Amino acid sequence: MATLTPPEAPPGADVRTVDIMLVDDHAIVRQGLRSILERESDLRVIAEAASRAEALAVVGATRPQIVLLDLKLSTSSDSEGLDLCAELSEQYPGLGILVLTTFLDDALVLRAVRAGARGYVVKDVDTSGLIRAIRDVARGESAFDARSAAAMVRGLNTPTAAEQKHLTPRECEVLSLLARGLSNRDIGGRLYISETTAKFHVGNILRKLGVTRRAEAVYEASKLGVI
Amino acid sequence: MATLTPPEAPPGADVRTVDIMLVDDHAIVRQGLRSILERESDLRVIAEAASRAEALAVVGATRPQIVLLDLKLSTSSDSEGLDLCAELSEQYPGLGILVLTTFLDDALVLRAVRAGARGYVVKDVDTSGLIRAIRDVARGESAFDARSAAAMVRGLNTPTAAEQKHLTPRECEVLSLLARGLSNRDIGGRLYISETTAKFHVGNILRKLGVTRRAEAVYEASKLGVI
DNA sequence: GTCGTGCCTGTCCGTCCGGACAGGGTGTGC
DNA sequence: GCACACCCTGTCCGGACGGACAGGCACGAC
Repeated sequence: MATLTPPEAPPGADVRTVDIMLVDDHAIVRQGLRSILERESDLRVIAEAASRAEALAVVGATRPQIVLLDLKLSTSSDSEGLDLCAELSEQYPGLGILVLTTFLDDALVLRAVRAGARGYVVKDVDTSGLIRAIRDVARGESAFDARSAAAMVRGLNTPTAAEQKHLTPRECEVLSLLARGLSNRDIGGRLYISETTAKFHVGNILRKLGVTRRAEAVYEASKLGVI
Repeated sequence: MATLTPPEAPPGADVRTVDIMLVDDHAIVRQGLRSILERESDLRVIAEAASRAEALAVVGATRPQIVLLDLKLSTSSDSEGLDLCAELSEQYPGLGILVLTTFLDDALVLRAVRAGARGYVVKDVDTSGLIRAIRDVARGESAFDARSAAAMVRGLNTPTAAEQKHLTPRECEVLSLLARGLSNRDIGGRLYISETTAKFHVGNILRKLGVTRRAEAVYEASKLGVI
């Protein structure tokens, strides 16, 4: 077992010490991570943040090398974590962002990488895996656990629901309105096209989705996540 | 700060020592919790489990006083955590189940309590709050952080979507079929009633939901969680 | 240019749907 | 008994819908 590091590393610490910031809205999770990471002599948790705004402020003040970011989701705002990821990587290009999250979603891994994340680790990882990932990212490399890497590959190769059904962009627009219960007339009005055209698109959508009634299409759309 | 306890408490330890089992599918979260809890001299993490099956087996072998249970959800199986909670509280009536989870859902707190949980703490709690909750549950009391308690009260007073809309049981049945895109004829066939009657119910549903088209009703139903 | 694709518009027709009638039956509670 | 809620059934009608015609326009690929 590694020896415990003191809460404050002495001045003149090893230049290879990695300064880490934790971003997670759950205090207990931050505590747990801090407790784990501080057992490693070369890792130092120098800051924490619980929200997007706090993270942006604190990262500027403390300048960590690594941000350990929980993408959480499933709470109120869908893409807060992704937004933060994008903002951080834009404002601090050298910053190593390592996503540590609960969710392993094929598309999410991709979106995180596109938002500037240099690593993606599911919380299901063990301590050594996490620490290895942190050191990798600190060295400028990327770090993905096996399942995240696989998910990324799948995400790249898995077409979206719309693509799977070969829906055209216009049809996607119509579907999203259709899925909200709008009538053909309403859809036409909303898209500045005639009711006939709306009907034309709806017909194509029904055919492509393999259903015959619009209510059924709404149900399919809700399953496909179009709503 | 409390002193660190050795990994194995010596025989003849304080009888008031609380033996804890951690149930969370994320190894890193378990590690973090263990690390936090073992700073307290009266708390001892004697077991961990990552799944429902493992938890049931391990709790029988190790007989902890407290199970710290992550209800997680949002993963594959919806009610695995709740099921486990119910099974544990039925098989081991004296066991103190403290739910420690990411989600604060009004209905979920209630369901957890009905499933036998003696406490509910959101992971957003700080260390002292969690430890206090564990000690409370170990003493046979219940433990809810302020927001969970409030959520429980709300959950008790918030009627379900169907109740809010004053839908009759039969209308709920019809709505669930309607929401799957079935036609009046299909609904009638499925419920062994005439198409006319299905239409009658659908009409009442539309009126009660305040919509005029069934596709709109499907959309509302998907928002209300009827699907 | 030709072809294919996406997008827009129209007509016709049969069906389904939604709304409004008008009943009958059951069970519960007062 | 009576009122009430819930459930079932039917008819009528106008409008919405779904399917199948038949066209037009713009754009990029070959």
